[in-house]
Amino acid sequence: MDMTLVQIYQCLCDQTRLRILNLLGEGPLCVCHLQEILGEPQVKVSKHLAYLRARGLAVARRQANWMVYSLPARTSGELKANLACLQDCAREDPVFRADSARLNTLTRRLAQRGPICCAPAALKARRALST
Amino acid sequence: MDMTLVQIYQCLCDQTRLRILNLLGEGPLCVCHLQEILGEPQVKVSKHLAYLRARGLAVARRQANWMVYSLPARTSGELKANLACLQDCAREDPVFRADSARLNTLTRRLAQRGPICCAPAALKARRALST
DNA sequence: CAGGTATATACCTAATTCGGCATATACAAG
DNA sequence: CTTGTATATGCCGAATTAGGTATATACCTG
Repeated sequence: MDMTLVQIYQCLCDQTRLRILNLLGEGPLCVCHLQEILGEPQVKVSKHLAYLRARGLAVARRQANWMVYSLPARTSGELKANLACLQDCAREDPVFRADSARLNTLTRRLAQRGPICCAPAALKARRALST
Repeated sequence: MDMTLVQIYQCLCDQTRLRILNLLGEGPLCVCHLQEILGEPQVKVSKHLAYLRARGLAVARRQANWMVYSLPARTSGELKANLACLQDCAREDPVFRADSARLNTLTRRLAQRGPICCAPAALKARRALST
């Protein structure tokens, strides 16, 4: 619960982690969606999520087969300030903006047939559509 | 001049660099004073300064024997935001507060006999006093 | 020029980090 | 219990990093 400033910055000094945090700032996401939006291999995404989770920058809950990650509900002042700063800066950066745009598309697409993240019903629907 | 967000955070993810940036946030400082305040060996301080300088987070000017480091006059919005955030957070942290306190002491001590950083006159004065 | 002081750099090493491959675990469906 | 899907982890190698020692450079003074 008590992170030093350096530890916060150590979490922020990797591009993939920044992109993940930017996306989680807009709401909870499961790993497969992060993977899809980031265009990065599963193992890479999963490891960075584990890194963030181990340091309290992300929390995970299981939902059936899927792991849904989100930012922790309550965070220290330092962390909150830095995440806010990140969100601000990300708004100006093409990479982060593109990620957010992809997230929006995905969210809208999923809204047509269920909850944002992978309920069993959504799975069947997706399977039916993709074949 | 164009730093990505990650590059900024990479500069911030080392404790010594954070302490240096916190001190430079209060004004220019020469290496020997940084060394004294931080209580770190010369080579360590010097290397981190070189690191920051190479990435545009610090600028150096020579003043006789001494190198005076400071934050760059104009910086990108992202950098400015993050440095401001750092200053805010540092105000709550005992390590950074102690550094700032030592800086204050040093500044007051130097104010009695010249400019903050090591003018030739100050050198002679110091030499005279320390023997 | 010589000697001294302040700072930077070359070089080495230990430690850490990141990414990938392969494999393990957790759950759901049949 | 088997199969398939989603996610996590163990292990490895390449790259980077941080710190130290020794040395170089830059400047001042005499």
